Amino acid sequence: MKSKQRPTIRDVAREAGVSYQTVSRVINDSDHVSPHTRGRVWKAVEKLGYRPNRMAQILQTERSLTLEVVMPYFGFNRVLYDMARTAHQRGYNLVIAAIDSDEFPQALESAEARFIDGLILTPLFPFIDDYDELVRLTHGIPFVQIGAKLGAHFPSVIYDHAQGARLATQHLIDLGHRAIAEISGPLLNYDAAARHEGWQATLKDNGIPPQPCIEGDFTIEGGYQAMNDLLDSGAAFTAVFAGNDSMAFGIQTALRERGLHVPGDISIVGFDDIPESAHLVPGLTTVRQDFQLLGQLAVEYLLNLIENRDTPIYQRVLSPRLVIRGSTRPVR
Amino acid sequence: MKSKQRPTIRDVAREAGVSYQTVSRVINDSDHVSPHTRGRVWKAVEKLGYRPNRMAQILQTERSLTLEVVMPYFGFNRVLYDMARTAHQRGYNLVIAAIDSDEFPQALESAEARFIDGLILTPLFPFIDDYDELVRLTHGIPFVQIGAKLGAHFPSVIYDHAQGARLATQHLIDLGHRAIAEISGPLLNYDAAARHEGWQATLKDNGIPPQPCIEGDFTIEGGYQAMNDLLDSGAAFTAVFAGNDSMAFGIQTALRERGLHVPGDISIVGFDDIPESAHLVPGLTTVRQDFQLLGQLAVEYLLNLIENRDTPIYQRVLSPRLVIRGSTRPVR
DNA sequence: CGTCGGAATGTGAACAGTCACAAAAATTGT
DNA sequence: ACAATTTTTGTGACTGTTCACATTCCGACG
Repeated sequence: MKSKQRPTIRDVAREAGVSYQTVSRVINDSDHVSPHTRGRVWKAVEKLGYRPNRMAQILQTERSLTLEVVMPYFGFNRVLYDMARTAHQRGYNLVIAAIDSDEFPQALESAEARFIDGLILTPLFPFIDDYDELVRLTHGIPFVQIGAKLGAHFPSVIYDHAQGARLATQHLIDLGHRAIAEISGPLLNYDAAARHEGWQATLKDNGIPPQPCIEGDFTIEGGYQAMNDLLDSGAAFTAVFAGNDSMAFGIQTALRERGLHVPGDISIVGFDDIPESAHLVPGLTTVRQDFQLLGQLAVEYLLNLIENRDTPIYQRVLSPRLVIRGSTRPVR
Repeated sequence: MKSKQRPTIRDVAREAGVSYQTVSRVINDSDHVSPHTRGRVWKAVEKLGYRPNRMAQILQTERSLTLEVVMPYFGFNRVLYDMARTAHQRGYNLVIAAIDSDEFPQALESAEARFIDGLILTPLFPFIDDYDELVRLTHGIPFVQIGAKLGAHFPSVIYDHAQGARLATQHLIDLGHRAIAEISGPLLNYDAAARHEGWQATLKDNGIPPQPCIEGDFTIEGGYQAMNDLLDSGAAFTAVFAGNDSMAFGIQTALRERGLHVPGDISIVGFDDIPESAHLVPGLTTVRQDFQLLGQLAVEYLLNLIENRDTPIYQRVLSPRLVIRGSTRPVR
C-alpha cells in the first residue's frame, strides 16, 4: 500500500470500482452516469477526501475561472474587494496585478500563460484607445475597462464625469456664483479631464469667461497645496469645484488657514461622495459615484463576455448625481 | 507544418536543435548549460514567441507562486493593494478570497487544490487561536494572520491596540478629563476588544471609576448612532474615546447636532489616523496605525515562511503612536 | 430471436511541463 | 595518450486531469 500525498481520480476509481473517466464524469456533473454509480463514486470521494487538482484541470481545459485586475496604484483600489466578491459569487477567483504602467505588456503575457479568463483594466500609459490594439495586447482574453474614455469603442463601464461636473458647476451658477475656480485632478487621467471639460463647458454655456484652474493630484495634500497656490496667485473666486472629495478636504483646510469661511466666503463642490464627506463641517456638496456598483457591473459584464461569446460590445455609462449639502450657498 | 496555437517547449527544442530538457534548463535559468546553447535556445524562444505554460509548471512543481488573502468584508480592505504590490515585487501573485465566515473551510480546501503557496488570514468566526488547529485547517500551507489576538502563538503581524488605547486615554486624563466615555468597535473583533481593554485599564490605573461605553460597528453611521444613544442615556462625560476614526466622524456630527462643541464641550480621540482625520475641523487627535506597513510586513513574513522552511514562528507587534490635533483640550 | 438504438462505461492519447537518471562530450591529471 | 573526472545534453517516466473515441450493456421492436 503506497501512501500517496493526495488521492487522485484513479485512486477514487479503484476505490469505487469504476474507471477514472467515470469519476471525472461524476465530479464534473456530466450526464450519462447512472444514479447508482454516481452514489458509489461520491462515497469513494468522501472516504478518500479527494479534491480535484485544479492545475491539472486548468492545464487540460485551458479555463482557470480566474479574473485579473490590472491596475496601477493610482485609482480604483476601493473597488477591489467588491469586485472580488462579485466574482466569487459566480465561482471565479480574482487576482490583482499591481503594476507600474510600463509593466503592462508583461502583465498581459503572464495573464495568458496563467489562463486568466478575463481582465479588468484601468487606463494605463501609454493610453490605448483602439479596440484592435487592446485585443492584440490582451491576446484575445476578454476584458472590461473601468475609467475608460467616454465614447470608447470597447467593453467598458464608466461614470459620465463631464455630466457630473456640469451638474456641480451649474449648481454653483444657479446659486449666483460666476467666479468659479477649479482644482482639477491630474489631467492625463480621463476621469479628471472629463470633469475639467464639464466645468469649462458649463461656464461657457452660461456666458462666463474662463476661470482659473490648478491641477492637483487627487490627494488631500495635493488639494491643500493647490489651493494655497491658487490663493497665492491672487485669483478672485467665490466658489471652487474640486476634482474629487479628497482634494476638497485639503482645499477646505487651506481656506480655513487663510481665514476664509466655507460656505460664507467660498462655496465648495467635490466629486465622489466618499463616506467622510457627509461628516465634514459643513457637509460637502458633491457628485456621487457608486464605486461598489461600478465594480460589480464591470465584473458582471466581463463574466458575460467570457461565458457568452456573442455578448455585444458596448460602453456602459452611469450617471452620477448631485448631493447638495452645506458647503455651497448663494453668493453674497 | 502543423500550426499549433501555442509553441511548447518541444517546438523550441526542435527549432534550437536541442532536447526539450535543455530548453527547460534554459528557461529556468539552471546551471550546467553552455553559454552557446543558452543563446541558441533564447533565440528560438524569441523567434517562436514561446511563453512557458504556468499551469503545466505548477502541476509538476506544486508551486504556484500565488498568495491568497482570505478575508470577510469586515476589515482590512485598504491593505489589499499594498499587499499585492509587495507580493508582486517578489514575483508572486495575490488572489483575494472574499468570503463569508462560514465559507472559511471551503476556501482553504480550494486554496490547497490550487497550490496556493501562502495565506494571509484575518480572524474569522469561529475564532481559532490554536496553532495546530489552524495548521490542520490550512493543510499545512504557510500563513500569517493580521489582526490576530495579542499573544497568539502563530505567525502574525499586529498593532498593539491596547497600548494605543492607553496612549489615547492617558492623554485625555493628562488633560484633566475623568469622565471619559467610549464608543467601541464591535467587541468580538480582537482589535476593538483590545482597544476597549486598554481604555478600561487606563481608567482603573488612574483610580477612575468605570465609565459608559456603547458598542459601535466601526462605520461612520454606526458612530453617529452610538453617540446619539449615549447622549440619550443621559450619561455625563467630557471626552470620548472612539473605536476608530470613521466612528469619530459620526460622533462629531452627532455632538454638533446636539449643540455640543468639539473640543470646547467634549474632547474626542480616534484610532487609525485615516488621511481625512487631519482635515476634520478641528483636526482629530488619534492613534496612528500604518496599514501599508502592516500589509507589507505580513506579506514579507509570509514569503520568508514559504521560502525558508526554518523561519521562526513569532508574532510581530507594532506600536501605534498618538497624534495630537485640535479635537482634544484640557477639561474646563 | 436477431438487431437496433441509446445510455453507461472504459481506453488511449493528449495537455506542457519537470524530475531522476543515463549518456555523451569536454576538461583535467598523470 | 589514456583514464578519471566534470560538465553538458538527452531519454523515459511522471504530474492529474479531460477529450475523443471505442466498447459494453440493456431493453424494445420488427
